[in-house]
Amino acid sequence: MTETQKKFRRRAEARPDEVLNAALAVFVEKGYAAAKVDEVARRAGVSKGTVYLYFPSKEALIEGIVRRAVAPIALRAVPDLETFEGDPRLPITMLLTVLIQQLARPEASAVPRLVIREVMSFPFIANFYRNEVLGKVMPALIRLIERGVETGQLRPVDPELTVRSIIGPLLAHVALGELFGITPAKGLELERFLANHLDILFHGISAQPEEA
Amino acid sequence: MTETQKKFRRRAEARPDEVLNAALAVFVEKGYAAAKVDEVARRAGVSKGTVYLYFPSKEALIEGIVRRAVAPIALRAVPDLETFEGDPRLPITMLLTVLIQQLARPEASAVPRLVIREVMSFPFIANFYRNEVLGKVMPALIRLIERGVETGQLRPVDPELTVRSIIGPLLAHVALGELFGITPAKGLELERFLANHLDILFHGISAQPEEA
Amino acid sequence: MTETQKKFRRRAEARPDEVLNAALAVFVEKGYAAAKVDEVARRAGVSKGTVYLYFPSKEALIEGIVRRAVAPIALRAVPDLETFEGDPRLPITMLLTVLIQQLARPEASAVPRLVIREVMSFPFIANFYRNEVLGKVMPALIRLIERGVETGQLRPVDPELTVRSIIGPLLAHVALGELFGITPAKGLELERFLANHLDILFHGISAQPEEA
Amino acid sequence: MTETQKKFRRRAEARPDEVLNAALAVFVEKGYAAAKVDEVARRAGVSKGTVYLYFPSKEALIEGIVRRAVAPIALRAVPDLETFEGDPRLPITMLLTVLIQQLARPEASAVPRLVIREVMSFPFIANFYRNEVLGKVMPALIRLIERGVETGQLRPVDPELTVRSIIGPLLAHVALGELFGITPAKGLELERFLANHLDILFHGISAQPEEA
DNA sequence: GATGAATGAGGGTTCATTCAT
DNA sequence: GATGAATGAACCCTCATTCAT
Repeated sequence: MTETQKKFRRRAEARPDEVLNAALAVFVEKGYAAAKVDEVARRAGVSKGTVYLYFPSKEALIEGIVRRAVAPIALRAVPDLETFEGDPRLPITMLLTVLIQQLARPEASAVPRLVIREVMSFPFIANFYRNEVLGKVMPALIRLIERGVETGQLRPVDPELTVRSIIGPLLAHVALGELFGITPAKGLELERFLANHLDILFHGISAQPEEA
Repeated sequence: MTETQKKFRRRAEARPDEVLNAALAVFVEKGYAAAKVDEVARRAGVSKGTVYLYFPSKEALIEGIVRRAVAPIALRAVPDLETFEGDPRLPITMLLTVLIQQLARPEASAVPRLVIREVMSFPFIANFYRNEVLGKVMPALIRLIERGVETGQLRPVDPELTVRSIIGPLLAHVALGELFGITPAKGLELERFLANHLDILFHGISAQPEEA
Repeated sequence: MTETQKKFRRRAEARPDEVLNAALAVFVEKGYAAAKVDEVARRAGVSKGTVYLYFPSKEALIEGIVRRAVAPIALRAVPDLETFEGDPRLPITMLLTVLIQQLARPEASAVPRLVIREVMSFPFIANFYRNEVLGKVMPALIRLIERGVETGQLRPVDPELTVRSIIGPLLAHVALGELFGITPAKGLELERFLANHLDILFHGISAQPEEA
Repeated sequence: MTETQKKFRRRAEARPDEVLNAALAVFVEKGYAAAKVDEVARRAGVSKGTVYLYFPSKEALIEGIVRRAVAPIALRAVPDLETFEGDPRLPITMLLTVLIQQLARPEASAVPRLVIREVMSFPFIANFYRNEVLGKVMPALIRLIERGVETGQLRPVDPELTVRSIIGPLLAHVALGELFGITPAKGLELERFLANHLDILFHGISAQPEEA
């Protein structure tokens, strides 16, 4: 097999992935319904027929996108969250740090944005995300908080509900910026936001120091 | 003018509103692009032609919906937020209580949901919401926090960023429930969620008693 | 009956005529198919319903226009043409003079233009114009030429075909100006055109002086 | 390349032309506004979608028709008219002979008929025809007459206006026949008409023979 | 495998016509 | 008589999907 052949083979194998990348870009930009298969093909550098060679329908594209992203960065943190033994504030800090870094990268945040945008139209997405992503990250987080409460490091908060207090401000920050173009004035927003959020969060959930 | 005439006149005057109600329902259910004007008309109990009698295009429907909702419940709270003098935690509690009650009512939460869903496709919506809603509520909240920090009732948090800690958990709670069907197990969710959120938030932002 | 009442009555009686005037204007401007009944009503200063009060359909409007114009200026010339005894060049000059004056007035030329424009779409128009207008003017002209040939004032031309040489240049002049905006450079076009046309025409059809 | 492939390729390349042919037929028959794209497609033997594959809109069809006919038979005569040196009556005879032969063929006269019919609704047509057809044929004719006057072969007529006397009778003949179904009784109309027209025209514009 | 010409169902929009007032 | 809100059939155009090459 010559080099050329190998390159071609490699390309051929990468085709579905390239199509999904193009579809993701178009769907995020225009919304699924307004996106055209023609444009997906054009951006993927293939013909319209080729898209249908790999995916049976336009809907299969969005399903493929969501499935392929099954293991987002966040998921890799699950084992860490599950097995962590010490102060729960440390993994929470790490999780939020990773999340916010990812959300700052358009390629990485594209799938979550697509999911939020189209989840109402595709029950499959809600099920899949609930089962594969949220259903795994959230229980890990909940158990982390439970352990924190049990060990007395955290005040007796409701672990299930407290998850919302951990990720919610991040969600609000991203939504304000991405959807409405509302960003804080001073710059360095991400770091400053994260510091302020964690400051409030940890003051809010940490048990009082004994001497207080 | 007879009773009959009055009734008909009344109906005629209410038409645009009825059409917008129907459009809102369909848009929230299917998304703007997938919604059919035919179905909007059917739900409004009129013919397709009547929709175009009052609105020049399908896009004008979504614009009409957003404009009509200019004065959402939240906005009415702005004056209260602006003029409030005492402990800032009281108006924050009231605001979140009102918000969460509204979001629990599908009719009241439909517009915000539509806005979030379609804001990327209609720059007009982002501008309008930024100018008319967020641009008014957020500054009021920010000043409230600023005053709390100045009077020493709150710790020296960043007011602009802290807004995200106040509304974010609410956003996360609604998103998890509405988009992914993820609700806490025990029931009474809204009250319990709000209590947990305020508990953490106020522990997080209040100045320590002994320092105060 | 008061003056006011009389005036109103007069107006009411004039309604159909005003509607036809409006319809004529709109039809000439946009073409029948692209004209909207709404605009006809607006220009007539009545409601759309009123148009249908006097005319059963949009097509009835064009029929009404053509019928009302049955007695165009040209027709009034027919008796003169029929009974004229002397040199045929005189009535031809008069006919063309009247025609060209009328065609220069937009109100007067509107019906002929509408007829030419829509005659292919409405067989009724072709029949009606052939029977009521052309069928009367042309035979009169033909007989005039016949008499001229018989009396030796005109060369032995074919009367039926010579009609085309009389009115054709006028048609071409109007078409070039109205349809394509092509007008001769020097101004005074109508008079100069008519003079040139008659000069050529009469040199073309008159018997040679010495022969006569 | 096999025969089959060639045939298909040929067909594919001919598609736009076939669509324009069908559109021309339908437009001439019904008028642009009343013509349906569906019927154009049906007559072209393709689906509605295919029409839009080659032409972006219904209006583009009429533009395509007019552009394609840029080089009508008449235009090919322009060089001859321009360079002709001898008796101007010869090229005029030839031009009118060619024109009348073309106008007698429905396929050849379809575009001029469409142009006359729709020129008021599509300013583009007026501009295009003025620039590309009339703007070239008429000056050539005018110069021909000018030269005839200068050489003394023609009487001192106005060249610009005399053009109307040359083509006008032809226009009238066609209009009477095509639009109103009015044809001379005896048959052989075209030849007889042309003979009569030229007889009158040349008597009308020729300088008197010396002996007369 | 890859292409892109062709399809045709479906949706947004228009507008002649009707009819309750 | 007069109105104009309401209707709905019909039209232009789009685009997901197919299939001959």
